[in-house]
Amino acid sequence: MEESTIKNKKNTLGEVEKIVSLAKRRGFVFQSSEIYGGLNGCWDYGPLGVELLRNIKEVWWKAMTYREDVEGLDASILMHSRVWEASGHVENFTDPMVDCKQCKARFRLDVLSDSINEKKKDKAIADLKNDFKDNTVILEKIEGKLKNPEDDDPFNLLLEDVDVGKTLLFKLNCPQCGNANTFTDARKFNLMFKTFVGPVEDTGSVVYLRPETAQGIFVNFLNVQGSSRQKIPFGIAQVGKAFRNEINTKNFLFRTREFEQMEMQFFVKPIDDKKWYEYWKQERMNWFISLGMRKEKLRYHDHHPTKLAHYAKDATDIEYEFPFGWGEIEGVHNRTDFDLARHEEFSGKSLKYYDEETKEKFVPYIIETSAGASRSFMAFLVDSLYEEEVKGEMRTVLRLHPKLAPIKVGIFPLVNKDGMPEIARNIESDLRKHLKVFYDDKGAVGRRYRRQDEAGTPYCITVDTDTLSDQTVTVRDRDSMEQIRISIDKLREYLINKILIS
RNA sequence: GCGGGAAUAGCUCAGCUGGUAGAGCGCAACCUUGCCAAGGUUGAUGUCGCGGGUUCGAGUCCCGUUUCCCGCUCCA
Repeated sequence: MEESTIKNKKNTLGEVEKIVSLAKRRGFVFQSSEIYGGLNGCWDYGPLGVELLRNIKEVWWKAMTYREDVEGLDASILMHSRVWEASGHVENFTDPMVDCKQCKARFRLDVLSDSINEKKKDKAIADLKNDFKDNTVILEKIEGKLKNPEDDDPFNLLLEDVDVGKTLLFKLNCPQCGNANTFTDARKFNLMFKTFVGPVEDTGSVVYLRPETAQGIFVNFLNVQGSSRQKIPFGIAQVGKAFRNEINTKNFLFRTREFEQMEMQFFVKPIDDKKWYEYWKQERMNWFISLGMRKEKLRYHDHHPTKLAHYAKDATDIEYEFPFGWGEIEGVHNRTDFDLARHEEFSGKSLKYYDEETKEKFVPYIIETSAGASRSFMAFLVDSLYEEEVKGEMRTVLRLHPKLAPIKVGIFPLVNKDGMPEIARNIESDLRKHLKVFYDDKGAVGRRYRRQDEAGTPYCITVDTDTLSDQTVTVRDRDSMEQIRISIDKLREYLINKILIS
């Protein structure tokens, strides 16, 4: 019994903890404000992390905008507050919460009923009907929700209803402490971060930190279209930070309050929406696979039609199987004309597109691809981490795609004498102009290889005795650990080909 | 949000029934090196997460708090 407890304690280092530990040890990710005790769910990217993150964004940017039909944009994080009224975020981006005044427990209204048994719910509903027995409109509404719950719990639908929710709530006892009549009114917890513009903190100066980059694209639709002379179908891409005041943060970089998105909004004729939705769905999945992510760890999660967000007609998540389960790393949505139509309505400005060929004027449909840069970062890190046994020793290696690897080439003199360091330094200064390289002459060469393996460096160059006579060096491959000899004057071309073009 | 666990050196952890902090790895310097993390010598680093309390005395006991992990829940 005691033995197993001790064993358990030692083995509690979960997969995520392992990643967090490696991330800190090697300088990928540190906890935010660590010396002050940390700030929940906020993380800083260290020297290797910032390279990996930049590389992910760079590869995405090239894949998405180095094509004829997509333009780039970098819109402001702060936008006119009406933008978020139009988008529906101020109204809908909320989770209703109730507190128990007695025991201080807090519940999400829509999950409260899960902890209440069926008999009590039935009785509460019967009481509720009795309360409204003289009001046929309300009664019909109650019956309607009970009969036609779609795939939600009908009890929840009633709890969230503006007319009867409050009455029903006060018929329930707190699942935590069992007391009756102790709930506060349901309060909406808005996930928007709010701040103020200018010196006066009043309601007129409220602005929000954007919860998604998409709206900056929508409101610039005609600016971009006109200035770039694009014709539909075409897209606008943007990489940037977004902020959501999540109730709980969790799972390292997976759910944080500040995160980075890589979004592209593709504007199409309404009639073509299906075609482009399918196209981008496939295209985005291929992107992850092309960067070496394991296929068996990726899947689509199509959203059930009744579970769609207020703006969407079709939606799928591209999910990665993290140590804690499947999690969304990108969403592909058909947002229809919802956003542009709403911005027309709220701004009073036309956002219609005029099609020269058909002489038609219309509000385009939008196919959105929205990838999490931070989540992708974590997925690439998790996916590339291998711990394998080599000749009885553990080898930790990040099999990152060369385009993503923070350091591209490690450069070593086999020993620190006979002119080897000088040659190695010359190679370093030549390659450094083109690639992120790392020079290391500390310790045994095997150790240096392993250090680079752990950082995900795809190639290591070693200057050895043969170099002195024939001007060749060894190039060692991270994954196979095999070496080939390359002439120093061919090195640059060889490596650039392998790393940037492959 | 609920329940559980954890927090001691850069990392992984030990530290018994309270008595002024340890190991391994890593790191740095020098020597040694001739291709896959174990050569030698020397060295640096801790207000034991933070704040209170009990005590002559707290890493250790108590309370609060912060953060992370696990499970459930949730994820427009």
